[in-house]
Amino acid sequence: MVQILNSGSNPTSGLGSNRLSSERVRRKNEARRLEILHAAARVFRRRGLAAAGMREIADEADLSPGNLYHYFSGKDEILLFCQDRTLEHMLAAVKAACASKVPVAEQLRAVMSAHVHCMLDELEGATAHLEVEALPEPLRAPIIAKRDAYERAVRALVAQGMKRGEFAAGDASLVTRAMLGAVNWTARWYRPDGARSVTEIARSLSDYLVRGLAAAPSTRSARTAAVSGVRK
Amino acid sequence: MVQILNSGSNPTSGLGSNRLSSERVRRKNEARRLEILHAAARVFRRRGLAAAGMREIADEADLSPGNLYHYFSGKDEILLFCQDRTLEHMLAAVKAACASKVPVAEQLRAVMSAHVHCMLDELEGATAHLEVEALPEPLRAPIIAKRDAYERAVRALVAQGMKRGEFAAGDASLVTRAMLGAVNWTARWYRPDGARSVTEIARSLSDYLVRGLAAAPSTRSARTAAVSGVRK
DNA sequence: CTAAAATTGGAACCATGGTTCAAATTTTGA
DNA sequence: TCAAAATTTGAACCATGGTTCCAATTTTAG
Repeated sequence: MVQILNSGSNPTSGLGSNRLSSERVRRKNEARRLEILHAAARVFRRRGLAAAGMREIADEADLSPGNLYHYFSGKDEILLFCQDRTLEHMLAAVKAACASKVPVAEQLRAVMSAHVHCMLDELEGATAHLEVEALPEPLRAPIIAKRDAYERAVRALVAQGMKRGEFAAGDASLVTRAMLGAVNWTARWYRPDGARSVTEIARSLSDYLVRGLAAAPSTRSARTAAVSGVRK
Repeated sequence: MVQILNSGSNPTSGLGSNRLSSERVRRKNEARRLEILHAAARVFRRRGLAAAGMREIADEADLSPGNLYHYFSGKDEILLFCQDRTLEHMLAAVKAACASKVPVAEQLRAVMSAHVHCMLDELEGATAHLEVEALPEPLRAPIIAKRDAYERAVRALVAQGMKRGEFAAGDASLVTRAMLGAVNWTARWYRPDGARSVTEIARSLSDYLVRGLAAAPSTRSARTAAVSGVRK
């Protein structure tokens, strides 16, 4: 299901050039906006955030550069929406997982899997998710907050599993970041024409990441630090 | 040990404005260049690659903007050297690890640990390592090649462990990327004033990542795909 | 049908930031 | 000490790309 643009806790409520007009035109306007967002997402994906120009986004959306500003106040706002949508999806996923009654390991796998899908499936401009610093100060704060909420939720899952003894004890915070790093990184190397499907990747990856949490006692021998004697 | 700038298989050999002059001045020149690189690395770290301007880099290195171009042909070259140095270190680490006679798991931990140090320790501008696309086409190729060589080396280690039965069988390529994603991601969240030291982070992280490779039979139950029913 | 509102196009504006330039200063080598 | 080479500076140049403007066109509403 494609969620409506101005739903939930969207960070910016008043924007663009929308007067309260006929419901008919508002619908059309909203739809056009979504199209533009998808076009922008596509450009972000293939060009990278920085290299994606407004002119190219406009072109991709079959719009004149000037007209683009009729729908969005600027590049920042487009980016904001892309990131917000992605985070919204991820938050929904973690919420859904927590609500289920399966073991924590299973929940975590579900979350990681959803995260991967979020990053790689066509629809979204999830590449933008990786570059939070691109947003100007004022817009950044709400996105950061939302991202932190997501990370906190995942970390809570990890911690819960540790507490229950389902996972080995450890630094939940660190492990969470490791997991998120691994899944976020997929956007960097995934190519649609690759050998593995998104679903396969999601499955294998979440399997691996959760496996590392296993409660089995770590049988690490004395660490030979000498091996990595590369640094000065 | 700090390796000399123009050593090994550096991608660009003729650059800047270096005539063959007195050995004395050549030394000084080289030293100054390293200082500049470190200054640039610092700016990259705190501003992010895109936001780091030549003027700021020059200022950080106590140089005038114009003078900066006496040492480097441009921003691209600075970036190139930063990335090259980082990769050079990582390659050395993986080489050293492979040469040791410890179990593959131990080798991998050493590599991952070195990688983390490379990303987080002061000296390097490793943040730049994350944004390969920032380089213009001609300069990018050799860096990509080097990065791929590194990834290939790590993958070989993973595959070797799997073949020997030390690790569970699986997609070595995928797992490798997951591991690299996790360690690369550290540059995003690490803060020098955090609770954990770089060494601790390196240790915990590499422990976790290698643990997920364990040969223990995966006891995954039938996957309840319904849990992640967030996507359309 | 017609006037107002919404939409559209594309040229022009302008801030940012990488880069160049020519002259001033310092260092080098004899 | 002196001339040539190297270094340094800060202003100016210029390409890029986000943004603004306004006139032309289409759509809406009475």
